[in-house]
Amino acid sequence: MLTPALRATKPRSDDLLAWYDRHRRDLPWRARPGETADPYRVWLSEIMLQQTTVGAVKPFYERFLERFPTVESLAEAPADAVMQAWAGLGYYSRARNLHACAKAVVENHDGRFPGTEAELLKLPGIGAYTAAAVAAIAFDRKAAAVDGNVERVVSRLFMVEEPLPKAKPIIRALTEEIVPEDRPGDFAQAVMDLGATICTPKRPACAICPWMQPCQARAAGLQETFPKKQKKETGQLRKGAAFVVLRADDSILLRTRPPQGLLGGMVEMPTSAWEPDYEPARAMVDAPIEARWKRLPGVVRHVFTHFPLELTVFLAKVPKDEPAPEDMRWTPRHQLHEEALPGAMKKVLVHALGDMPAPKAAPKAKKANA
DNA sequence: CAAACGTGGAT
DNA sequence: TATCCAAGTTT
Repeated sequence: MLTPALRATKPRSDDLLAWYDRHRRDLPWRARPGETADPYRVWLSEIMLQQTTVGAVKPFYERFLERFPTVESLAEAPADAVMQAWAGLGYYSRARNLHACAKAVVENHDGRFPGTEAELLKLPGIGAYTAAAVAAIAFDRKAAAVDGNVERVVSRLFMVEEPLPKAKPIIRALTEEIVPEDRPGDFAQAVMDLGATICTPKRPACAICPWMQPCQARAAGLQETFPKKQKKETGQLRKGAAFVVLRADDSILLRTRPPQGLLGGMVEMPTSAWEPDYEPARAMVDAPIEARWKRLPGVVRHVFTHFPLELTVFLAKVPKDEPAPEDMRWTPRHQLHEEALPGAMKKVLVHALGDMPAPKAAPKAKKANA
């Protein structure tokens, strides 16, 4: 007969759900016990939470919901209003897909989100994880919502040796085996809460984990070595010039980026191309208008997911009758906070003008966890 | 299937 | 300062 320490036991959902009932996080988009979840709010939160921390999402979620309280109001809104509400959150294709999804729900589903994974999966911006999460959380359907938390928890429970992302199908299959018939929605949220507060990437709190007993990695003392990952290399530095034009009537020259690609649909000051071998000394040929350009000392640094960026800022002042070049426009300085300016461009404005982002997002609800 | 796609907090 | 990481999706 095997000794208890060596016998791998299947993780019991009851143990996790009992822990969840006592320690569940109280989050703005989460229904209280007994309340019915609102699919619109669940969906909105899930999109915002993609690759984004709880602390970063909270203020955006509150403001967004205030501005677009229903899927109908979101569907009817102009695209630039949606992009503006998303500005600063990152991954802006999410905002474009969010808007398209709201329209699809209103036009093709009578304003009600479908409740099955298969139907949800057809909507823009909803992939395998989000389809399962919305089906489980908003409709209490049995679905395996596998996010980064679940990958970590499950890879430790079963000591999955295959590194991510190749391990995804393995982890998905293992997760499907432990999703219970009863309370699948709470189970999905419970595993994520466990990953966020107990089964953390570094120094997991195994001693107080409801699944310590069945955890194979813990039994081997190797919990921090899972999940295995193949590491990705950081991109090459790109450089460019950004042009801040201050007109005498106190307005700034802006343009909207094309809808696809990096910062798609977002607003920016005119810039040169961003290239590894860009020479700021020759930036004048890229300037949007003729003027007495002043090169500002220092650079603006910004890090995107796949490359770091270094922008040299040029500043010019022009008379108040200066026309905007093709595809550009003037925005009064005091209205800049209403523009869909990404973080990199806000840095440029601060560098050039000393300040700018008037209503700075909101306080940072510290603590991604607990 | 690998790469593109933002941002800020934690260590 | 450097690196990692956070409720992924699309192409």
